[in-house]
Amino acid sequence: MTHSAPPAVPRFPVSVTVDLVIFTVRDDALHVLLVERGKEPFLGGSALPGGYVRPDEGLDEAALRELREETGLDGGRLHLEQLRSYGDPGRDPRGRVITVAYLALGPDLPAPVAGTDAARAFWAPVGEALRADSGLSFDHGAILADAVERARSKLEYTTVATSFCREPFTVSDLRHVYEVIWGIALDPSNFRRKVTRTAGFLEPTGERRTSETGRPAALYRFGGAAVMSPPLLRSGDIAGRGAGGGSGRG
Amino acid sequence: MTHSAPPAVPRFPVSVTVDLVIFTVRDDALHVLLVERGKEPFLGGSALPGGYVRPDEGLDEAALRELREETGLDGGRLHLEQLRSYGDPGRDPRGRVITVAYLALGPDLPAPVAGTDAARAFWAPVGEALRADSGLSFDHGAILADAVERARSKLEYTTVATSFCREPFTVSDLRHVYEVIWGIALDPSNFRRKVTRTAGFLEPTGERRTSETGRPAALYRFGGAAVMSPPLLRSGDIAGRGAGGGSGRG
DNA sequence: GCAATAGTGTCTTTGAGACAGTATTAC
DNA sequence: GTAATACTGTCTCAAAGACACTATTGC
Repeated sequence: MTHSAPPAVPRFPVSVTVDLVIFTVRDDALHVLLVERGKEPFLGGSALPGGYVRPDEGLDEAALRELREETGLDGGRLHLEQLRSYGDPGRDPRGRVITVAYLALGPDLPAPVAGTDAARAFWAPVGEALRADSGLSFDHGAILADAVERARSKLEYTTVATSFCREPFTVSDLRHVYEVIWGIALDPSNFRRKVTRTAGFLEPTGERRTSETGRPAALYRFGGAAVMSPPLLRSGDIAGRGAGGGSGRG
Repeated sequence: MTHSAPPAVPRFPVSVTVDLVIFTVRDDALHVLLVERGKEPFLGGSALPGGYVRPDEGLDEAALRELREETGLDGGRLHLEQLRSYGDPGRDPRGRVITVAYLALGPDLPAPVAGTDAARAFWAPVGEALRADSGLSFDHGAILADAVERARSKLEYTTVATSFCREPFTVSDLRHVYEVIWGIALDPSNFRRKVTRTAGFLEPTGERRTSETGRPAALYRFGGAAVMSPPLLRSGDIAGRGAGGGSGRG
């Protein structure tokens, strides 16, 4: 469309969809929202939630609408960003379909909402979803893999990890997000130093949260800053240590 | 299209295009390849090169083809990556057009090739192209702005800056790329230390290049590593210093 | 010699890694 | 008291910032 028409072929049958990779941290694993397909192709298989972009809506708008339909959430409370587009001919057996994938991050969300299209939606640990034998439909396995890598690297240089925490949250809650998504244990002491001293990352509420055991932890809200510089690098992990890693020893 | 059909609207007239943001460093500025539009809408205006995706080709494939058509280059020598997709209704007055934007980086390229569709292509400094009054057609101003930001941040944590240098190149050539794209002066000494000690960034050829003035500089090839960790941060600039910044003083 | 660019060395500062040690809760 | 988690402090090391200084060219 930009310059004088290239050799013919202005228009042919194409559909444009948005697909959502919705991540949350539950228990001790990163989970993704999947739907069970109710029709061919891949009937009964698992896939990312998504749907057609409508004639009158933008891509971000379509993604927000799908998010609302699938999770019942108003999107304002979640982080939502475009991941990338996938459009290999043959990625959908029914014809040429270009999909724009979005990445959504949110705190442990209510189980998929009934009364919507997503009645057959469920949370799956990404590890399982990525295993070849559980094979996602279409090219959704590749999309999911790209989304995982995007999420992992965004934790390094941005503050999006807070999107996984319901406010108010503790430093340990936040560290747990990093540990689950990176799959490594972080030193609690150094992690605390980094996140509390990064301007705009955390904002103390002044409250504390008491749990069954241990000293009550200070509570924080997200502080509004988008990026962390210098970043919190993955390379900075601890080789041999359990995820709960205590500090003292003497 | 992933789950049971959402409320109607499976298919409506859409076109899918790829648009290219092709960057190069010429003289002392980042330049982008633009084309003068030969037809309505925006006849006579400037736009990013691009074209329709064909029924039988993937998105990356379409981008590579357009790149070849516009620059006469085989893409194998350039860095090419998907930037993001743009699909607001109304972004093209002729109808619904989704475009997948790609970012291409290359060494100072031969002036746009004749004999192709791109006869009216030309290099423009991005500063000028972004100015509101020179207004690019469609939403290409926004796409270009996103591309600049992507390029700037990729210099921090990857080795793509080498894509702007024709091999073999000197450390100063590479530093010049950073300085032009970030718009700041870097300390020659510290820059050298960083790039020469980052494993896989530079590979010495053993040769030197003599110029009109000064000591001949050692020549390097790209070393194959994709990322730099820790990154070379933009924040690490020098407040008041000219771009040529000499070292000695006594 | 001078101007200009390439390259080395080194002191200082920042921040991360690796802990030891203290604080506050439930039991 | 013990177990458990929260938090503080500090020593060390890696790497960046800020230079001074030396090297090699053309003139």
